[in-house]
Amino acid sequence: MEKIISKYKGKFKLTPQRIAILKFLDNNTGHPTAEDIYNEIRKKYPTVSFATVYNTIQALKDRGELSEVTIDPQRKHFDPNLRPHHHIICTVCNRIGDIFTDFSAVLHLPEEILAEYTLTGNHIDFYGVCSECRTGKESMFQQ
Amino acid sequence: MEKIISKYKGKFKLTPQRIAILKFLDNNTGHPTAEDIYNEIRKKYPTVSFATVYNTIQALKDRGELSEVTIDPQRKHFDPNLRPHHHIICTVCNRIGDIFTDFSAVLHLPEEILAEYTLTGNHIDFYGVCSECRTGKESMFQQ
DNA sequence: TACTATCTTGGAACAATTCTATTATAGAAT
DNA sequence: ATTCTATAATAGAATTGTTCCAAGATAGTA
Repeated sequence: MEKIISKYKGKFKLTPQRIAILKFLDNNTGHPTAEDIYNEIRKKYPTVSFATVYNTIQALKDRGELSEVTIDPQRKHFDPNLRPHHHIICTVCNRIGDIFTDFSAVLHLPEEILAEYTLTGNHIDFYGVCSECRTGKESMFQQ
Repeated sequence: MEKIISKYKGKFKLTPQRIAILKFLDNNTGHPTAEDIYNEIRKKYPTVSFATVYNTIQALKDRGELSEVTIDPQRKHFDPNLRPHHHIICTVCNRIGDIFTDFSAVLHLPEEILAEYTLTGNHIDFYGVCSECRTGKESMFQQ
């Protein structure tokens, strides 16, 4: 928490709302949506607006400290984990998990693609059914 | 074209609007959005509505003949290509290309992930810069 | 303690998509 | 060929997620 605050000192204004957002995002592996963030911050700051949530998200994206996860067709999810990684989506409960394996070395593309594109990156979405959903507890998590 | 029509005979009503959509989608590798489809069909049927476009998209998705591509954070793209494949996105012009290499055999996941999930599939997004965008003609394609 | 650039807020605006009620029509039945 | 009916097309309203805006508030500097 002190770490979070000192990290941003003198960079952008640390308002109470922003501190709450930063705390919520710190080590958050749940891939929250803007609404998830809003609902969390609202517990402590009931008058917080979506504008503040989106503004802060944008500020963090601009600083490269948050990335947008475009997996869910309905809404954007956000990910504060800066370590490059892939995702695994449970097709029953839709939760998004992280995969930290680097597959770059084995993703050999055909020559004609390499000639056509200068490659800069890759991202893999794995699909599966998580253990909770397999053991019949899925209703707890379905969205 | 005759092929398209015979394929759907007796399955769902082949209206002129739907036939135009099917023709536009047939062998279409451009990953069109609903608006792309709407604009195309409107050339021939100026009174076509978005509802018809979305209804037809839904009907095709229900029949497994069209998939949704969730890459663009702004809007959905659609892909009539049933052959399993991956995508490559030019980070300059945002065009989506197809990659038909099957990487399943080399995507070995850690044991703890395999224990947690029953895997059902994967999809890779490659990022790069296409040749047009490299040679300075990118403005033609930027969106 | 005062200052000011930046932030927060509520609500309006916007864009993509879905829904609804009405009218039209494809394809089956006659 | 004509009628019938289930399904489709349409215009526009509604909904959802996100962005914008103007006014008041405040963090951090001076």
